[in-house]
Amino acid sequence: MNATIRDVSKLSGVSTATVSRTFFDPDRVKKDTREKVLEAARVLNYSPNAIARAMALQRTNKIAFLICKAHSSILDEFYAGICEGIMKASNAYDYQLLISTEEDWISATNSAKRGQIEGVILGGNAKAERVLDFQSRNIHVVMVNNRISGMNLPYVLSDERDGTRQVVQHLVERGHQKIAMIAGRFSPYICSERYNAFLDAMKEHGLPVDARYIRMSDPDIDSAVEIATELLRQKDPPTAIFGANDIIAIGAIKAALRLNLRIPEDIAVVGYDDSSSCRTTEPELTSVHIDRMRMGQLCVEKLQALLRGEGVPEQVSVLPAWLNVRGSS
Amino acid sequence: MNATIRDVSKLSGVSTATVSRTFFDPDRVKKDTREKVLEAARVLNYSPNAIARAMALQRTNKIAFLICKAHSSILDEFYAGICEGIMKASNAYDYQLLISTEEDWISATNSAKRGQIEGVILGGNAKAERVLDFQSRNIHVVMVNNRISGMNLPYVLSDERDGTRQVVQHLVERGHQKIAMIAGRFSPYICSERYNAFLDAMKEHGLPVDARYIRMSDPDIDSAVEIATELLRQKDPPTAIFGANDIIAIGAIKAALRLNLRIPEDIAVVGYDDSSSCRTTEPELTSVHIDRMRMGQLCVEKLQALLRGEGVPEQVSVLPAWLNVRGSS
DNA sequence: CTGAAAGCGCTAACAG
DNA sequence: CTGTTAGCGCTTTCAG
Repeated sequence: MNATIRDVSKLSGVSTATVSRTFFDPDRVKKDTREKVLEAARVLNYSPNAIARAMALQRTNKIAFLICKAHSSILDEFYAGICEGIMKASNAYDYQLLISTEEDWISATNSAKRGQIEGVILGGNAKAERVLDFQSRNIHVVMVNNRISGMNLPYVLSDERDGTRQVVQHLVERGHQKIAMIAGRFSPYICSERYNAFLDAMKEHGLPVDARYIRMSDPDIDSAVEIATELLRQKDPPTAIFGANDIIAIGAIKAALRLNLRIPEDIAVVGYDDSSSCRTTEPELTSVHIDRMRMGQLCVEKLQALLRGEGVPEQVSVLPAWLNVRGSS
Repeated sequence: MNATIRDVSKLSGVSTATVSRTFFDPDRVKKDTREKVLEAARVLNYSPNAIARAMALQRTNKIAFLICKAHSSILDEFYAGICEGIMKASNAYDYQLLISTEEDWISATNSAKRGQIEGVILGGNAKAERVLDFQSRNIHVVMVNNRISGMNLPYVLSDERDGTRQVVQHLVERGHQKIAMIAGRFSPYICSERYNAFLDAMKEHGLPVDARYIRMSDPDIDSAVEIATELLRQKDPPTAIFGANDIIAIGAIKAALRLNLRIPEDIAVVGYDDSSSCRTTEPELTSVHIDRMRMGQLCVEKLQALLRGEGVPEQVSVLPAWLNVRGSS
């Protein structure tokens, strides 16, 4: 088996306390002793057992990222981006990261999992019940890319309203008046933010919102193509389409191309999320960029503040979004 | 603080041993007693502390997925897929999953991390040194989507050779003779497999491999567009392009469209990985599908077999790949 | 079927 | 600066 602190203590002729200090409070041990200990550790291929340490310290240096999404690909590009940010930041704090779907978390002997997590980052559509469950066990919670009312916890969000405003602004500047929106059936919080912001922005520009130009689509290409085709085939069609996310916008591009429309001359298309697919279409897709990596990092920073009991400076952090203009508009 | 086994023991009037059994070996305690204990646990909002359990049992029920990739997006669609498979399977085994990049793993107080992981799945270009390091600490290793010589460990791979063979076969059936390949500068193992398989398949079909038709590209769109443009602009250009991955193939599609070539009439394009972007282009991209989810699951299954000391039935598992034919070819 | 007690590997007073 | 020692919360013989 692996060497323990006792083995090292014996081999180096010092107490276990000194060995412990050598590893986690080196300044408190004399240089000579320290070197003796390290040498012994090397010989024995020893490294401190984190479990035992967690046990003694009553803290685990461990946080979790829980993605609350029912179906389809869990780690899609969006959450993978957030996840990377979380990974980077938690490593910087020397925290380990556990990743799970909400589903799995609950179904697996969830009791076994508790008590070893200091904090949780909830992504997707977490329910209030889940939050309370964690909080009742002294586990701190931060929520990302979602917001639920009446909860006392920090949020990390992207500025959906401003992003959407930029889209409309951009299209208006390009001379568009007949702007359609294909709203999405995915995360309720996100969808309603984008939809409402769209309505507001249109109003601000004094543009009418024609009911014929507002549609809903599932967030998959086939559904989006179908909806966009209907939109474009009606008489007096829109001159621009804003898709609630990139998938939907790409569906619109495909629909337009299949109808032999020119993009952006006949129809402009704009998406949201600025996923890698924006660069795959011809023309490439204009889209609102979300700084997913930064969102992830910020989640960890907030969680750390919470863990240190510093309180949280601001409950709701809204990161700026910006439009990346490409050939489609 | 959270309730401990002692609190429950006191409240229910039984020993801690019985409480312990109630949770992890319920059959060994009488029904009445069990119910008493569970009731007390509910009242106290108790659940067993996994850390303490790990400490006592000398096992942690924890594995790690280490992605050994230096730059760019770590959790790209490919590894995210594998990751999902790993997540699902580890939850099924009631194992927790730690995810990290190799870089972070090493730089973070890596000592603190050891001893709490029973096994590791290595993705990307792990070096032999890393493997030996783990094995010397009694940590089992499984490698996915990569292979290094002379190591005694299980591999989970996709059948690169057969996938490539299917590509060539398909193109030949469509009447192509002048088939170009844009090889990639990414994972050495994957790239060389695909490249060599391409050469072999061409030979099998009695087709010459024209040096003018073989190129290398970085795995990004811009680079691929540039290379593909050169390829297509030469006199007597190829009639089909096989991209070593989807990114590269999509670059080829874009290059062709910009040169006003018709796809697939003037030039056919095929990719590899069958990523979601295959559905975003017009026409959509034919590509070799890799069952990433299954690869991930299989990794966990192998690791579990190793952990149970069952030995590993087969060291190298090669999962079948298949061609998804779409409009680009 | 249940209880008492030793111990998993480490840390943190407290003494020296 | 270093050693002694009492736990951290749980499991597991071994007795009863």
